[in-house]
Amino acid sequence: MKKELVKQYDPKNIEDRLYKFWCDKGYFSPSLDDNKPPYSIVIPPPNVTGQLHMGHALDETLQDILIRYKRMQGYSALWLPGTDHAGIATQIKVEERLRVDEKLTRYDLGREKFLQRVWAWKDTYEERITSQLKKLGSSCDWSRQRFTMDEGCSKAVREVFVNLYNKGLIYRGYRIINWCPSCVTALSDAEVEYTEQPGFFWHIKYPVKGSDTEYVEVATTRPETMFGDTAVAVNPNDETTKHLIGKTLILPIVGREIPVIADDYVEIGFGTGCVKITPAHDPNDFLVGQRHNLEIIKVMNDDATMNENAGKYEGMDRYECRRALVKDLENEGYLIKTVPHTHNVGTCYRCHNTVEPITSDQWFVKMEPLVGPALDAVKNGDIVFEPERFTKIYINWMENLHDWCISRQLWWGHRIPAFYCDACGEMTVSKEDITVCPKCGAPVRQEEDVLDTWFSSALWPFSTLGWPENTKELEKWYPTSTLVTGYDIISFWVSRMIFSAYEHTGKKPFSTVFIHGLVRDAEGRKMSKSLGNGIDPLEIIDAYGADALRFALATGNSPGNDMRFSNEKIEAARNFNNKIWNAARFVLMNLTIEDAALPEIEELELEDRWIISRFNTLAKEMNINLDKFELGIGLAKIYDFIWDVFCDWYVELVKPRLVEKDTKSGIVAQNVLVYILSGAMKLLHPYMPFITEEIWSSLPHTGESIMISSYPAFDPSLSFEKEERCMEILIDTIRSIRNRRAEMGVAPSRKASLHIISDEKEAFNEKTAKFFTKLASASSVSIERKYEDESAVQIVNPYAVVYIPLSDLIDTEKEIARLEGEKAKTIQEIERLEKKLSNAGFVAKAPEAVVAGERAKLGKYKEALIKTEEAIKKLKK
RNA sequence: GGGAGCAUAGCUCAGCUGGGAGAGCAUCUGCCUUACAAGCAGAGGGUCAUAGGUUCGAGCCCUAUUGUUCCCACCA
Repeated sequence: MKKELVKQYDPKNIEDRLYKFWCDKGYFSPSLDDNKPPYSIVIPPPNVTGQLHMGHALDETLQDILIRYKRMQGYSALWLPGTDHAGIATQIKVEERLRVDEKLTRYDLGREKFLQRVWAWKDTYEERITSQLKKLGSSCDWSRQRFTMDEGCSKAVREVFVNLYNKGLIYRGYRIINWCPSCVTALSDAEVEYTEQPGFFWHIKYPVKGSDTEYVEVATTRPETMFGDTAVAVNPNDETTKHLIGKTLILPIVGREIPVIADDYVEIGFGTGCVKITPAHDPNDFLVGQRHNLEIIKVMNDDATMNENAGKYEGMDRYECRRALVKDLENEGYLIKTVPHTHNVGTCYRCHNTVEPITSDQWFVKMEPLVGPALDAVKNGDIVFEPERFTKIYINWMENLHDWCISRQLWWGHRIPAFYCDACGEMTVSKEDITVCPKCGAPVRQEEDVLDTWFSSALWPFSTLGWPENTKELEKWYPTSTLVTGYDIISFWVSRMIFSAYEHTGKKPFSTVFIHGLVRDAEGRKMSKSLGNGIDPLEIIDAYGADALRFALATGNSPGNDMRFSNEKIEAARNFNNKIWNAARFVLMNLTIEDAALPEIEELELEDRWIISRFNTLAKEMNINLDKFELGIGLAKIYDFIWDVFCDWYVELVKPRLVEKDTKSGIVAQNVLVYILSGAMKLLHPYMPFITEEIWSSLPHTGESIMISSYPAFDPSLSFEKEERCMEILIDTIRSIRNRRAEMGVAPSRKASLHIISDEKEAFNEKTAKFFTKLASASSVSIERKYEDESAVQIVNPYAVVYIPLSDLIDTEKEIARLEGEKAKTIQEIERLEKKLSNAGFVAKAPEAVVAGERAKLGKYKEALIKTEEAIKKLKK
């Protein structure tokens, strides 16, 4: 960017070039050997299932803001990027592609060939995702990019698995688990989403053996599971059903005999008081079955078709069977009634099909011994959630954990390192692959199942830094500083990282969990494929630039809350880009100096000191808000400063000084313009890296890049309270003049002389008079002791009375009425303040500063009142 | 059933530890003022969901109510 700049900012020519420049310079890769304090973030690894969506864009933007801020503050800031293999999700995608393109299933290809396809898929999408991250401006250290199934992560997974197994914290067992018949795999509890669905209670007769009339009425929402019933339970203390205990029932259709048992699980007074017990297909029934040693009869296959235990229904899909069975029950007189009922149905979080609770041999992590340190860490503040309210969600989840089912019947993932010997029956769990049984020497076969994706993600903060090796990276950047993620994966991921980290590294994985919300569409709906309301971040970047996208995502975003993404926001972002761009154009057009520096304090004029002081305060506020993760507030502050303070006022105020650029005053103004603009660019850089770099580097500067410049901080020597006050008075006065002129419909082109009467000599003097010429349409300005012209427009504020002779426009009657109105308002204010100040409680208990502030306000209003009254008197004369 | 969030201008939302409500967009009125019409200067518009309470003082703290969103929970 040189001095011939286009009027409108065009990010296209700039962003890719700058990103490459930063990369080439190695700014993203912190050194292991410097003495800077560490700051680190590991990216929540996007799934290699597809491309980035708005949610990612938000997550990455927030991380990049933090990492760029810390980098500029002088930290050794590491942002470690990577991707997740996303077992189920990716496998589904590849299988789908296979089915559509080649009409093949994964079984047709076989494990090895299928996995080759998945790896190819992974390469494609990993590449796509990283290029999208780069488009966004993410300052990730690409030299340290990782993948959950790369060599190092795989090694960490094995290490963890074997260690846990050896400690007895991983076991294999026949339990009831959630089974997705569509993905054909077990799921953990966390992977089941419950949705309310309309359904029915079918009330069914189970005849009592040996009686023609006696029967038990059970109600079920899933009648097809009755083939697996091995008992009916009643509460032992329920008088109405007590007589049934010990009797034998005949299962309708099937004809099998089952006992009536007594168990507290049955709630007295709910439903019929009799519960069919299907240990193989219901988690509660499974427990009841264990207590009573009931037989477990599975009635479904892995794909949710009925198996041989379903008799004539064998081979039917579960719902087909349900329909047929209900009909048969009805025909044979077993169906008592059908009651509509909405209930919570568990669905697979990946494919959204209804999951079936099924008993099965699976691998589990024993949770109880692991949660202790993970809970303590959050309770005692070692790990802080931001915002704080999410600690509750975390604690609640951690305190109610069941054992974690970690085996998946998939091919894509970390294959469980357990080896079976068919010869001697030995099972060996090993960090290294083995081919023969260590016990008998016979060949072994490895477990077919792979691990839950989240098992490897749980290790991400340390596996990516080299664990289990004791690497320099771990030493320097672990524990990591901040984890930035959405509230939707606290239980999936955040909690598991925490207990895993304590168990395996003895340390916390991160100090702060910065939680953000979801990005919704303009109507507040979740963005989703089925709704088709997803907005592609790349399209936005293409049309408006990455800075605009980042601005739109960061603005108005408060921690933990959802946000809406709309056209208005992105346009506002674009406009802001343009505003900055034009401010820079203006500064550059007026630049005659080669280098710029902050001038000596004595050389600074009123408005210079004012803007410097304002900037200084802003720097303080930016630091405070970024430290508090209040990124939205920080952005609003820098936005207001650039637009309202710098552009609308300071630039306008110094324009006259730029006419004569080579005067001392002109030179000082240039220096201040550059100082403030490039300082503002620094403050803004974490949010909008590209445009700020482009402008900063076009202005006189020292250093190679704004990225590695230092973030402005508060400097007590640059606070100018007196000048701030003077400028506030001037701005106030200019505003009231403009206001009056607008009210009266005076065209801006019509200049008029201005006569100012004021005791505020610091604010109103020959030097500041020029501001009124420029900003208040004054043809001439005179600061006077008094001014006599009854026909002049009078503008009164607490600091001054301004007369504008516009006799042809003034209607004395109206003017008096207006002033009377103002007077009334002023009196109202005075009364309010006097009442407040005469309140003994207020004066005694309110902080001194507040009381003083109110007193000062009262004084001002009194001044204004006197001036208004005088003005009215004059007019009436 | 348990828990949490939200309710502020026409719309989308800020308002950080209590000291008389702000922004963007939209609306209206003027402006090509030598950086920017994607702009400039003005204006209108709010019983801060409702009812109580604490306090000298409440949008902010407490209680209840209403509406709304979400999370968790094995009630057949």
